[in-house]
Amino acid sequence: MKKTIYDVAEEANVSIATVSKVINNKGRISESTRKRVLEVMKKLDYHPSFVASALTGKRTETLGLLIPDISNPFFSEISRTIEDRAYEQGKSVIMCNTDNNYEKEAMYVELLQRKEIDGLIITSGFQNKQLLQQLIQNDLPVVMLAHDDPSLDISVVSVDDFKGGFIATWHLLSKGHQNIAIIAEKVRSSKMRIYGYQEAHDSENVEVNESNILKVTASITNGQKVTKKLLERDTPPTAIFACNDLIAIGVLKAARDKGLSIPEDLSVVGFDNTILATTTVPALTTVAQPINEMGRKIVDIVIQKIEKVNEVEERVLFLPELIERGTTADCIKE
Amino acid sequence: MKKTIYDVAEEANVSIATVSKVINNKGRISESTRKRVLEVMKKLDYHPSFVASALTGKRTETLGLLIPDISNPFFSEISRTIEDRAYEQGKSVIMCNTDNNYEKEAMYVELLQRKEIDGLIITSGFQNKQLLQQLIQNDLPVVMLAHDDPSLDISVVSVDDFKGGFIATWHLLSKGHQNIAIIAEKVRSSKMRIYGYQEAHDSENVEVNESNILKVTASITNGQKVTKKLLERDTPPTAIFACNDLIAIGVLKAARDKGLSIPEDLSVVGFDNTILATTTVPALTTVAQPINEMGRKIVDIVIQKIEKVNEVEERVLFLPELIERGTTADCIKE
DNA sequence: TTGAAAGCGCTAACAG
DNA sequence: CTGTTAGCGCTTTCAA
Repeated sequence: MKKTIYDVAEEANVSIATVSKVINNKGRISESTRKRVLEVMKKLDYHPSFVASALTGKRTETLGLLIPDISNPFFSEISRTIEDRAYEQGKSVIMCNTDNNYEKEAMYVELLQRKEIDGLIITSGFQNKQLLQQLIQNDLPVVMLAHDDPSLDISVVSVDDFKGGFIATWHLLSKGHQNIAIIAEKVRSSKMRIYGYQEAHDSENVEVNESNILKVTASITNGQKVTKKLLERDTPPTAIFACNDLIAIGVLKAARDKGLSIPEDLSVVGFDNTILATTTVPALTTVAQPINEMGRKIVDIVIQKIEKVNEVEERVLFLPELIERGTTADCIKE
Repeated sequence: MKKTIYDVAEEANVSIATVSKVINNKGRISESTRKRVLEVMKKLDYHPSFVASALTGKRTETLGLLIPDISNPFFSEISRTIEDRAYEQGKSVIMCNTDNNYEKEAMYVELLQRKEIDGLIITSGFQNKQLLQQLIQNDLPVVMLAHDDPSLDISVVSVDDFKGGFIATWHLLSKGHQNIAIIAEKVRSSKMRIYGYQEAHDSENVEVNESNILKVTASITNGQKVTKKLLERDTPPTAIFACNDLIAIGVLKAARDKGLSIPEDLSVVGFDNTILATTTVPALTTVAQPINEMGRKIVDIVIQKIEKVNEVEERVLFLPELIERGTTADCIKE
């Protein structure tokens, strides 16, 4: 049988209240009985149940993590840093893959609440805004990662997408490209990257061709498909800014299918700097998000909210950084 | 305040026992009161607490998942299918990254037990065997994925590593390669792949050169390093079988550094068929594990053990499949 | 410094 | 068909 606090109390000749106090380092206990209790705990291989203690009003010490898809390298990389930080802080994390699906989001949120998680981290493209409002009313600490929606009154950490879009585009412009396509995702963060793309054009006095702005659901295949079409145009772009590495790889594939050589015939910039950016040939020039810092930060923020040490909503934007590798070169058109 | 079963009982003018029964579809309840209770539950937005019900001896409906590193594509892909299946079966999964670290494994295992998980899935290279024995004695359902250790008396699902090693090597041999290096991981599954590698040589009557068998910790960098050395030999191998895609990519990089062209100068086979195998140029010939089936199966097995419908330990081996892409070609040496 | 006792939200006999 | 009641393992007053 699993040992309980009663077993320990009995064996140590104290009350369960005393045992509880030594477990939690609370109240005043004489050094001798504390030692004795500790010994008995070890001897009996006793481990206090979180379930029982949670029922008495304490925390469950577990966090919910809602992500679209852990098999996407960006999310798996960020999940790793989140779990690491949570572990450091003594919390476990329950992983939930939502596929950005409305119903799944709702199901998970209910499940997690029934599990009485201490806090919830939501990553990227969460669909069900109404649900979000409800959560906040229910007083569950909720924070968002990589999903900077100004209409929401929630703490968020994200990369500065506007700036990211700007530096990626500006990098291309500075290499002489004038006909630059952008393939964005259908999520909010991409919107900001598009604004950045436009801003870069403005700052260099280059006209933006609206037909150069495409939106797809992020995947290699979709990147490949759109690019195929782009390259069939009469005046195809000489550079493409893909709003994430997955799409960028699709771009690379389409270019290769067409027999173009990279970067000579087409420059490509990705976004996220996932492991994928390092495995292509040539390696992908991309915009890096400081994944580790972001993951740690978001965990620290939920925990602060859980512990109510900081109840004001904050919005922290990390600086993106251009990692220049092999897929961008000077424009040789004309 | 969060609603409890008492609130529902009161509002519906029944006892909490009745409410409990409708929640769990147990006992005999008249259709009319069942309906009324259900309505009140909805009206009050009541959701039964898992922590309270777990305390009464029911399950927590959560599984622990111990993996080395979720940011490794193989593990993130398999985690995805595990979580999906668990979700279908009404269970959540707590993700734990151990880095195959002895102490971390121990910490997580204790944590998970205190959280009273229903079952535990352990993936790949678990170090702490003693701990494992203890878990089993504690009567916690434990199963293993991709870690087929005959000395352990635990259910396991895995790919047939021996066969995987065999088909990869045989593929190379059949293309005329005689000097084939294998870069394996320092884990048990790789051992079986090495045996398969040897068996393939035997079956083709090709002598195995022991110095062609290398072992590293899996990473792109390590793959690259070992390959560099390999290629500096007087008679470098004409083909390399890397025991996972990460290492294979390292091989590709080293070859490129050396100015070799793939597959003309060097054939490469990977293992796992992760997303990484599809992003290289040329795409990687690799051995596929049926990740989806494996993930589903392992979840089904733990659940069977949890529900005690099947207490005998099973060992299911899935068939690997060679996916021929662009990194292997006929040997042109001599 | 220690312990008795109430209670967290729910389940499971057992009675009625 | 429905309700009473005794826990589950732990925390937390409050007394002693």
